[in-house]
Amino acid sequence: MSPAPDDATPERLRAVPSRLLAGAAAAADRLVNDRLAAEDARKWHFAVLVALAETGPASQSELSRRTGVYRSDMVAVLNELADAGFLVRDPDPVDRRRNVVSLTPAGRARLQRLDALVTAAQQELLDPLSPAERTEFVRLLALLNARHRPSPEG
Amino acid sequence: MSPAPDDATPERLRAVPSRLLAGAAAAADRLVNDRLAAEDARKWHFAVLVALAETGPASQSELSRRTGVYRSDMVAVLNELADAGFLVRDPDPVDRRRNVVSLTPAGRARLQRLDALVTAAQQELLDPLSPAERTEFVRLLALLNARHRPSPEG
DNA sequence: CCATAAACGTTCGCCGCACTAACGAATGTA
DNA sequence: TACATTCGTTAGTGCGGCGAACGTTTATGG
Repeated sequence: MSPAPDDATPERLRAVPSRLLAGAAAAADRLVNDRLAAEDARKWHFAVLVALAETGPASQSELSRRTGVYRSDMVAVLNELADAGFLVRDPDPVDRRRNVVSLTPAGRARLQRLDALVTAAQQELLDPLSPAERTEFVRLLALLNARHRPSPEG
Repeated sequence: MSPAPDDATPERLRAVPSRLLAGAAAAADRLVNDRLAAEDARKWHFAVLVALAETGPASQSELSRRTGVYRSDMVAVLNELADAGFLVRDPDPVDRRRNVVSLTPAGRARLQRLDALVTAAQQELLDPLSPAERTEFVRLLALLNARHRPSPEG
């Protein structure tokens, strides 16, 4: 719910938390995507690269769980990253249903670049807030996520 | 960036504000839409009804500005609301390019029902936060929106 | 007065994201 | 051996955000 909440927006709409949330999320997405577009990347690419760097080679479904990308959408993301030489898919010898996805050196380098872009976007996003406010804001967001996200146990 | 940030998600991803924002926004949207679905409504319907109730009859492009719905998408929303008898479109005699969109009594009644649903969804959304935290959270969100939304003057 | 620009409602279409369904291949379990 | 489950993959749905273009109507300005 997002495009143009300028001054014309009625109070009763402007005060709705879910609308504010949607607006802020849309703005954040824009900041991130615009920056990543300069490197022909999207946020999924970044998420996958981080997940691989953080926890080492993994199967596609594992990456799906770690990043939140649906496994059906993961295919295309991995195709793109593999085509660009940032990772490789090898059949898993111990379970031949699986692919083992591993970062290449080029992939690590790219992660560093994307990380800088994403970090910059976060800073721009939180720029209007004081350091204390940023911390608090992130804390509250984490609380909402913890409560409202579907988790293994519920 | 959202579906399944369970415990498997790497720290480096979980700490990214734009991701937390996207997750919270997705959850909020779900809460709102699920409730509205019980009345066969969607958030746009609610937004348009509020805008009409708040500022009186308006043209479609004005509604577009007030609610944030693109004018190309507004057409379908108004069709649905008009088909259900919640508003009427009349040609504007003073400017024959425009339609004057007005609430019907049924529209006002519907707004009241939807408003209750939306309000309940907001409460469920903010439930994990203390009253003080809710206020602060909304304040910070408003700050971000004010800064990062495209406005007439920029 | 006439040309040109702008706004309005509308249709069509693109893209990204969340999500479901199904299928063959491989694996685990009864 | 039969059955269910997992994995990678393809295809498709629905919604929201967004741009292009078109006919109609109104405003602008030589």
